[in-house]
Amino acid sequence: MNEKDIATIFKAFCDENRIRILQLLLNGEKCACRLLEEMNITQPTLSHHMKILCDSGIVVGRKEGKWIHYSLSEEGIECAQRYLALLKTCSSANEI
Amino acid sequence: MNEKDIATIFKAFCDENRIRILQLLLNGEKCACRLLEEMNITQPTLSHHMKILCDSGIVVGRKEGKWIHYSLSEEGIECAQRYLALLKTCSSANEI
DNA sequence: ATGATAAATAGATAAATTTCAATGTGAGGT
DNA sequence: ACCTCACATTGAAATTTATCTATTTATCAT
Repeated sequence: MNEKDIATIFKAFCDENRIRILQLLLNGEKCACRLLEEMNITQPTLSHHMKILCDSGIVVGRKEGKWIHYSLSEEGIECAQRYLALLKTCSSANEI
Repeated sequence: MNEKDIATIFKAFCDENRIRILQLLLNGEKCACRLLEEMNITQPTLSHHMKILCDSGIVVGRKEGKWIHYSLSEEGIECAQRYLALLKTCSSANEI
């Protein structure tokens, strides 16, 4: 994984509105229209953020008829966790 | 911790150049001038990125005479890890 | 005191991101 | 076929971020 890929993953977490969206997904799958109700943004803006969240791998969408149900991706989160774990082992190794 | 604080932490990881800097710090403490040698950016640009990295808590600087020695902060990384751990427990709980 | 070096700050510009209004697409329902 | 609803895409404006040059601050050595 190169620098760009890592940055893409973590773009999920570096915007207030996206953190808010993740917060809303903590309680489980939600469709875009439900998310929209609880956020103070327009539908295209939500769509933009959902794209970034899905591109990062942290969120996945499941299409069902007209709706798309979004949820947190365990796999995507684990990928981010692996990077932090690498950083941490090195940081602690260096402190000795 | 509110949405803004979380976003501030993860800003450390959402830029290619900053990931590059973190990569360079994997091998231990380095002063800014050493980092500058290994990156293709100007000194003020590096200074800008170091500020963001320190504000996020992921990196700490230790002043010694004219130099500032930067290193990964175990505490800062753990803070980011705690957030990902929260996301993960929820994502796995929802998959059942 | 002077000069040199490390890093921060100021100010300007370029590039990327966020946001919205308008429009397009696709899936159901009548 | 037509309409409606859920969402994506387009294109433009506003905001933020990244980057540079020039300058300032701070520290050390002579």
